[in-house]
Amino acid sequence: MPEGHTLHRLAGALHHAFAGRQALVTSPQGRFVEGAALLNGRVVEGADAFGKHLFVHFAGEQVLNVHLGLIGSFDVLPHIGALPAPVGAVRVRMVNEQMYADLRGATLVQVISPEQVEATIARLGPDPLRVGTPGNDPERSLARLARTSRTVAECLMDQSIIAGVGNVYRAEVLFRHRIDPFVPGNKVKKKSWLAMWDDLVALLPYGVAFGQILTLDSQLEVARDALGGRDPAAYDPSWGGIMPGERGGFVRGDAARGVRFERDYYVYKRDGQPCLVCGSRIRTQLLAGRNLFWCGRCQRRH
DNA sequence: ACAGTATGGAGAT
DNA sequence: TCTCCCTACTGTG
Repeated sequence: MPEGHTLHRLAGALHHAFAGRQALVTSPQGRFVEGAALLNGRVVEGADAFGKHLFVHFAGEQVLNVHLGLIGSFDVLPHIGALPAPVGAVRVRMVNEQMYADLRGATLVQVISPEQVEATIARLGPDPLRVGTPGNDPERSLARLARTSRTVAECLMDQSIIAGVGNVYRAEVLFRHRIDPFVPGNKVKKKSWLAMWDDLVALLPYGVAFGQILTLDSQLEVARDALGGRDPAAYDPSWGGIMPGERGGFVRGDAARGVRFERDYYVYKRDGQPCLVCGSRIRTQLLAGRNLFWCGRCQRRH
């Protein structure tokens, strides 16, 4: 389910499965026939993500740009023997000798130029999963935050302020820092916002490594153990599945192998249930068209 | 069979 | 603030 961690994990999987080799690209569903023709037979140079945008770079300066939206999925799988017939509405299928990838339900699928990639990234705020790369500075988001009276909860979902955060991470990071979701952006303490940024920088790589949103301290402790002290940010997300081996065949490398977590959060979708910290009832309210969840007693900070 | 829901976003009003 | 789009799955009749 697509927040930023999903896209970065997916980029890693696609990169590992397709980079450096020719790919056949089709549109079994028929709604991306022209775009697929532009890419079909080209060598894949690599794949990466910024915020919730996915970019698959093909030779000849052709870039497949995908946004999964609310319901999109992009499965990257091995094919052993015959290629399986497409199931459901497969808008794009990529295939090489060993792997195939099926895209369904995406809100945006287009072929763009490297210049258009830059323009897309320029419209986004800094991405906590891109920390350390040029221009990806939380100070940029802070400048935007200080200029708006919209609630901090809305700001966290505004991709032009901070890129990659969705409804789950938003609710959870606000709770983790005990921030009142309704505080106007311009009333949020700089220290609070930067603490949330730093927390996202630490949290999102666990989401990438495990393919799940992990926000409970108890989960993160188990996750750290599973990685054996390795930095999740240095973790190769492609290890999450079956991938092509060095020369033919497949390998399944996965430090987090077999480690799955119950879907469990501090506040997300827990309306009516007791707060894990203070026991008061978790509340919910529609805010700018999205369900917000928070603890009215714990979250009072600015 | 149909309604409702979902971790998103754009465009109209 | 509303309306629509994208798809799969769940619950209801």
